[in-house]
Amino acid sequence: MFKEKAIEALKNAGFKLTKPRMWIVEYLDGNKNHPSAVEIYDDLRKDKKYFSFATVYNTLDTLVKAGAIKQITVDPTCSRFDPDISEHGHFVCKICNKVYDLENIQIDFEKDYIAEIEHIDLHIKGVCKNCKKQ
Amino acid sequence: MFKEKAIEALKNAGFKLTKPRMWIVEYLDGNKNHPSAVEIYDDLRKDKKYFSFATVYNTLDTLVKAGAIKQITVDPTCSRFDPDISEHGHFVCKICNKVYDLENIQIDFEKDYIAEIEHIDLHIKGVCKNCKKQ
DNA sequence: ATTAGTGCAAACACTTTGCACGGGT
DNA sequence: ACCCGTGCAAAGTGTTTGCACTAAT
Repeated sequence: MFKEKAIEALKNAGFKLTKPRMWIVEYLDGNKNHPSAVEIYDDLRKDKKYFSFATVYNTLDTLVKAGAIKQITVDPTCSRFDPDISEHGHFVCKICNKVYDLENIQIDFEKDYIAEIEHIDLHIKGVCKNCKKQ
Repeated sequence: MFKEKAIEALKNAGFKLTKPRMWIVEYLDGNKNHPSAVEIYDDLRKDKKYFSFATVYNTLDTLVKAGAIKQITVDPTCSRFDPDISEHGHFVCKICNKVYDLENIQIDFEKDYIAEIEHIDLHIKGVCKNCKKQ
């Protein structure tokens, strides 16, 4: 389960388990929407969880540093966050802007300049089958 | 040559060949730095080419629409642009922030949700050999 | 008790917009 | 001559910062 692993990761990295952090961790648990900081803030505020914008950004940064989540750059307008830290790709539909996960990717590339790999992300942009129908 | 192809693409799409557009096309010709709009603006201004920010953004948008360049999202802080429209990946060094091209990539993935592919970009983040040395 | 984390509001950086003017076709 | 493209300045977003206060350990 994501929540337990995220809490472990925070503890191991010496971070405290504060309320806003727990709310955000719970929000991200099982979330497949690749939410942005603003979406996380809005949704949790609707849910009567009160905290500031600075806290969302700080917490997301903390979770990335603790290795609990990944920051993805599919969207040119804002950073999005993914609780699924397994190596996988993303497909963005340019009509509906939904971000789909791409599992089971096979990638081969030259490592000429590369000394260390921190994270791999495959970005594909196009039209999803849902939008194509219309 | 990129410049000739870009001019063709602009003409074909019915866009005019204005001075700022030509400066930006020339600036991008052979450029491997994946520059941002701000970098393009600053560099060309240093080179005594006068035009506004709005024009950089408009022109880059126009060039993307004309299919002459690609917008890449490797950098979470800003959009970067690539005159190389061939299918290739990008490696970003988290120390020096340089963006390297990755040629000869082989990718295989499931197309379950995908009806149309517009563009594929492989993003790898890590440490480059140059920075690792130090 | 200690120190990391939070809230707030202002500042920032990148990007977009609206409208009058100027230059390519 | 027409109308797209440009310049300007202002506004819009997403994100970061500094400092006083609060709460987790």
